Amino acid sequence: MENIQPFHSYKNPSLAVDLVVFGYKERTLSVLLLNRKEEPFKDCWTLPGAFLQMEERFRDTCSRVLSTKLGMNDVYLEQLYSFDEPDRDPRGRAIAVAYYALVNPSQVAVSAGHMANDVQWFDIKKLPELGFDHAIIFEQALKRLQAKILYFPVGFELLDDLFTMTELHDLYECILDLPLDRRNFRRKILDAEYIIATGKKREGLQNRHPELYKFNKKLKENSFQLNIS
Amino acid sequence: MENIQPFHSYKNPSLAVDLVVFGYKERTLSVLLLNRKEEPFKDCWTLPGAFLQMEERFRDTCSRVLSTKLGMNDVYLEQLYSFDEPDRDPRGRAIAVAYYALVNPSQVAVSAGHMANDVQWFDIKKLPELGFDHAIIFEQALKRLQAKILYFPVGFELLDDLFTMTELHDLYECILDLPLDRRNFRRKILDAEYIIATGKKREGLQNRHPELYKFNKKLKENSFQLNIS
DNA sequence: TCAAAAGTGTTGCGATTACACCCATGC
DNA sequence: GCATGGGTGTAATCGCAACACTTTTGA
Repeated sequence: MENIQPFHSYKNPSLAVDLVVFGYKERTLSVLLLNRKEEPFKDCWTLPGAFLQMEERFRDTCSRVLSTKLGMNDVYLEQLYSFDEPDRDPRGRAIAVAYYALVNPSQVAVSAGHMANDVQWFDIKKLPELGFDHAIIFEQALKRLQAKILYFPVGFELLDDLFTMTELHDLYECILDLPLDRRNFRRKILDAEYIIATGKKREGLQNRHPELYKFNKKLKENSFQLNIS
Repeated sequence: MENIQPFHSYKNPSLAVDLVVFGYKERTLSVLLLNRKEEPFKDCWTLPGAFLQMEERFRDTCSRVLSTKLGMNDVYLEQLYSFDEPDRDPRGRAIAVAYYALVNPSQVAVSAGHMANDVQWFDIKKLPELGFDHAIIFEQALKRLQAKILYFPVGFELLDDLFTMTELHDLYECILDLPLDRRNFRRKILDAEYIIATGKKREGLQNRHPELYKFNKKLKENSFQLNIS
């Protein structure tokens, strides 16, 4: 290409990525929050995030936050929406591109001890007040996850590689905040071929050993609709 | 608030808005494209867009493009996605926040004569090659529109205030690129109370005068699913 | 009276829901 | 043998798809 002039030094808004990190453990859907040590919103809980560096893609920024600050790698990420209220950050004009992430808390280093009292999982039903416009971002992320799980197998990112049907069922009930018929759920999930029985059983329980399933990674493009019952 | 320091002068990527403007006329869904007069992609067709100005919100930038460049006001706008490939613009790092717009071409000043040969409606089935990553953006916009129209009454933005059932039916067939049963379509649209019969008839036709409908602006929150037949 | 498009109901099928009993295991 | 959760099938209902004839109008 010829005659291409680089951009003039326009003044551009700051560009940040904010992350809604969902985790699921013990029948509870949680979000990871950071307690800020600096103004603005000092001592408030907020979503983790970072400014975009030149040459960095959104996903890279997300990964940087997740691995550097939170010790997580290989995380499911999806872009949510971009937020542009002029006063959303009191320090100046800042655009936020929000992503949500699904992680398995039991495979992740973030514990109550690590990174002190800065970072913590919160049950999504017991969230503290959030700084910036992060409450809005969180609400959108939750709605997106609830919608997505009905037509795309995304919940597996929150579970161990092997899981029982009951664990998957509980996860769906928890995300959708609705009771789902156990038998109908099983049939739909199996019909859609989202998961594969491994033949292995979970052992050491006081009762019948349930089958262990794994996610079917090469699933067909059958447009699946998990209607709630 | 106290002790709040403004942002340092971080170097930030350029931030632009790109617009997929859909119009519907004569049973054809079209997109508005601009023929660039400057490098890069000189003489190529591209989506309209503009750089975000400080203090401007995405929607403001969209409205600025639509009214200034295209003479359109009061347009339906929805944010689509944000694009961040580092080399999507050869002039330098540029983030694009894509929106799509729905307009009624017959109520809009953009004609073949106006703005010369710069700007033109293209049948979405006969698109030229597009500059930048605009083909990808367009594809996403079309998919979003196709999905949205099934659960939200968004098509009315493309029609006149008063329209016949057949016109609405044709619009849906055209957007979805599928034949829809006429009677089932009528029933579903009416059951969902998306539209209201006005009692008026379209006259001057060679055959039976069809009822004119208008969009029901205060529609219930009934979760509607227009299954295709 | 003819052509062209608008208006209108019903039936059959497939999908979904609702629902209860037996099974395996550890204690 | 008992308590606990896992596994399984069917009948009834609902929603959707398929489908054809009559009506209105202008020419």
